[in-house]
Amino acid sequence: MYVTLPSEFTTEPSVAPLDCATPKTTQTHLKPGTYLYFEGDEVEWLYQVTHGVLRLTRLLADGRRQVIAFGYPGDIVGFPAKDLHHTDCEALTDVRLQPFRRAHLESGDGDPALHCALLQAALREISAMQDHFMMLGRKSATEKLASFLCVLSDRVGDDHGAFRQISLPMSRSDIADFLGLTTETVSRTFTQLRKSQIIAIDNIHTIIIQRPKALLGLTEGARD
Amino acid sequence: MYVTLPSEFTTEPSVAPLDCATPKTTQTHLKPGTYLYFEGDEVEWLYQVTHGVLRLTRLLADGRRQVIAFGYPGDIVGFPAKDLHHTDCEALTDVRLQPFRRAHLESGDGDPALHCALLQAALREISAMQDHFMMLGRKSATEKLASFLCVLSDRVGDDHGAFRQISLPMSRSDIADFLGLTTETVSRTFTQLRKSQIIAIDNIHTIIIQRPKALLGLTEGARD
DNA sequence: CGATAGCTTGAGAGTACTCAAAGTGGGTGG
DNA sequence: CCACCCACTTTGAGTACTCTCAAGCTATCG
Repeated sequence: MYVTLPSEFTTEPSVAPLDCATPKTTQTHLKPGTYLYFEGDEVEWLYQVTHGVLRLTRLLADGRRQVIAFGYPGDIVGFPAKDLHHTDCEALTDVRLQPFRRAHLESGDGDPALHCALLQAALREISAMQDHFMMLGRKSATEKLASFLCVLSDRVGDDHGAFRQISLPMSRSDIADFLGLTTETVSRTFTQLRKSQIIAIDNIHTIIIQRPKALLGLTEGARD
Repeated sequence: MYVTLPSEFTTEPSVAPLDCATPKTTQTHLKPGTYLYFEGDEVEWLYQVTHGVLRLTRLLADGRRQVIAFGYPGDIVGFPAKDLHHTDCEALTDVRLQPFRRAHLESGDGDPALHCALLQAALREISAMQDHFMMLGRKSATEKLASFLCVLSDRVGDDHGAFRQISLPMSRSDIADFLGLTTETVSRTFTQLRKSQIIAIDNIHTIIIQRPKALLGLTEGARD
């Protein structure tokens, strides 16, 4: 998931489990902190997240890190390029996955519906990544964090009385590396949103959106 | 093309024309400044660039712009998401294109080889975009411009005596919007590279790489 | 040859970064 | 069960990089 867009996508089409005539492989379970694959591994399976959250990262030689995406239920992870994985993939929570043989992506012979669904997921991925470019290249720290929270709220937020509540299983530095910021800046920006009473921080991993409209306004530069 | 990587990709696999058993549609021509499609248009065709350079852009409500990619010979442009184009696409030079019906991407019924080639192109695209994330999120202005020039040199540079020469059909502000910088910063960074004798600026649209090693070093932070 | 769009350079400002220190919370072991 | 420890987060102060605004420069086109 490229947590980038404001709203419009309230009902994410990707959340539905993929149609699959193929005899089901059993679901895979992952404990927090375990890796599903590493950059450079050969791709044999793709996975649809059914429960929990994954983190996809890439590293630069000097240790700088970019979080490429978070994998939420409905997302497909593990698309190959030249047969290889191009990110590391770690579970942030307990995760359940539905594996699909890579062959189903690359040929429709066995299961045309599944082939098509995986292809569509890849195309959605491209489009979502394009949004994320805009975020990384052109948005301020406040706009980035507001966009991030808005998308999470739409996709995985829960109603909490009049407000909406989001669980953030990732660390501040994961968020920073996703948004192209430092942890300090992420932390300061959270504080600033809290002080403007746009959000409340229930605990480090749970935030409540008190003024969704204001938050949405901040995603594209309102000066609130 | 997501002009991001240092070297390693000297022989780009994507440059070859796609295999295609399908009766060839005639090539399309585009004059500089004309648009191939706009954001929101319905996708009917994909295109492989055979000559020239395209520019893919997205806009934010307030006018901020992100150049998503430049399309160089060998690149496939026009991947749909929800049936629609998600960027504007403009020709920067005279461009020749080989169109492919979108149906060939989404089903292998007519021409399995073409279907497969288009799919592989989409997967390459995902991987290339991931590199670009690293660039936008984690690199300095100098690193960004050095990376940009290195990839162009590898993919479309010409030998020019002992040096390598690159043609830059895009404007400084196109480069800025691609790298997440301002035109002024791009211009200053060019000047700085010129003053360190790493590049020479033959004319605004033609630069010569005098010290490729030094330039490559700058792509990941060498302090030259 | 003048107009204009694009590029470069300069000065100053602002945002996000770096380095540093204090605060918080969860987990482990005594 | 409590205390300590460690990792993570927050806050602070100062810096640096990139941006903004402005002016000059350069090429291209009519």
